[in-house]
Amino acid sequence: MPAEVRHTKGERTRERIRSAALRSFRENGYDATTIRGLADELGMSVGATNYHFASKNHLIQELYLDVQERHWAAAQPLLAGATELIERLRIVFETGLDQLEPYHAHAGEFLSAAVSPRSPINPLSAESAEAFAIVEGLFAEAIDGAAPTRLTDDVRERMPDALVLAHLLLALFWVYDTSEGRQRTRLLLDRSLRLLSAVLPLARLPLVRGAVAEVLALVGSVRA
Amino acid sequence: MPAEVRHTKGERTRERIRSAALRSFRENGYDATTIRGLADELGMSVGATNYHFASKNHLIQELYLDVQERHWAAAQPLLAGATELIERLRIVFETGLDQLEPYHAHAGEFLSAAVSPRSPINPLSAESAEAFAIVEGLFAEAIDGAAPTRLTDDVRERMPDALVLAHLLLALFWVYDTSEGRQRTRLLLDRSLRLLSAVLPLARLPLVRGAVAEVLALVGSVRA
DNA sequence: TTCAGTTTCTGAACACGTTCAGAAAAGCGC
DNA sequence: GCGCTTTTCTGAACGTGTTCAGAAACTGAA
Repeated sequence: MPAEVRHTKGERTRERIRSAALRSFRENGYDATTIRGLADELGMSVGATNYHFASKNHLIQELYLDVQERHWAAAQPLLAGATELIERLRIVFETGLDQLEPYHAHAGEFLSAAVSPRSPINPLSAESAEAFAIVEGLFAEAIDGAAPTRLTDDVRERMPDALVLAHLLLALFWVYDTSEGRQRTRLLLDRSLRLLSAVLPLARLPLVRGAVAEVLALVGSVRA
Repeated sequence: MPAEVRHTKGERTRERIRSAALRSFRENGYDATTIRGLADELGMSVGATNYHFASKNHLIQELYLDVQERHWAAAQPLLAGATELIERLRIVFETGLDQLEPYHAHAGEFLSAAVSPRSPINPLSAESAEAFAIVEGLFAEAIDGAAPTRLTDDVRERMPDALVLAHLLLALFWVYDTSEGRQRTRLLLDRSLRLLSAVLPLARLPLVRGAVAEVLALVGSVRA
């Protein structure tokens, strides 16, 4: 029995289902990945998969977590070599898009499955908190490790949360992006960062600052 | 035979299905509205509904259009009494949210059905162009009818498209809003408008203006 | 080894949206 | 009215995710 095999039989079966599902999601998308197909391939009954994963949606949550972990791993080394805030944000956004790319052909199917507030795999749900925290940590790190900026504290501390949501919105745009190689999403990211860098200093203006902080706080409250 | 009845038998049946579906969507939501249930209620076979509406999703498109038409009707009289740009925008946004309110209990189900780029009822699809145009027209009217503002033309002409998308995002926030009576969404709208009015004059600054126009154009391109 | 308790798995059953060959009804020129 | 075409409808069949009573396999203490 190989060393990496888990303790109980259940854990081993769970892992077999998980990896077969992840592979099939990548190759065939969400709709064409069927519980019966997975069960056949693994030589087990349909009920067995439902014993280990309460629903098909729960299986995507594994995929979701996998993507966030790859995102973290891809961003880390690049962050080490950048000091300017906007550049650091760019790294986090771009490595995030990179991880999504293999799934673009079936992105709509995944989005549809993920988007319902009652779905366990909606990115804002309590059950996705772990995956959300990974990306939030990345953005927090991008901000904290940047050369001193003129951000006021009330804006600064609310940014990571808002940036994760911005990243989700960018992903939403990406899902609908029909341009070759999703260039349009990349372009939107670039231009938005340019706009942000032009506008960020203005966030210190008396009339603007309070309004920005308030909107950021409200936007972040969507996870409650 | 009453005068309002349509010409052909098909048109009459189609209308019967449509109105039964809209009522059931409102009362029971998307998931609990079943084709078989509608067919039973109307005393016809399951195949008959599929003859008139290619899929269950096509039935929601009727709901979607209905909501936009109510939105238009609710906004028109109020717009007549407001001159300032931000106030006019507020009217359009708020009357839009008003129309959604009856569906909040089942909003996640509808969102999930509507969100896939391949779904005929995704709000950006060609098949939803009619409904999209209604709201876009409202925003265009809100801008055109406002007291003279200091907007540059390149920004001004791209705003209606971008505002419809902003409205869709506000609706997205609304779907996830768990606060009593969706106060948080209303608050976010109010604060965002406040921020917009503080920031809009800045869109004339040389460094900012070009960036804003570019981002607006890119965001609008999502419908392509 | 035995055996009770727990974990894991089976497979039939259910309701769902969708499809489609063919039946029924409607429409229409004569 | 008749006959023919087009429109409208039927209902069984298919594949789907999910459920669940009960069978099987495993685990650990006696």
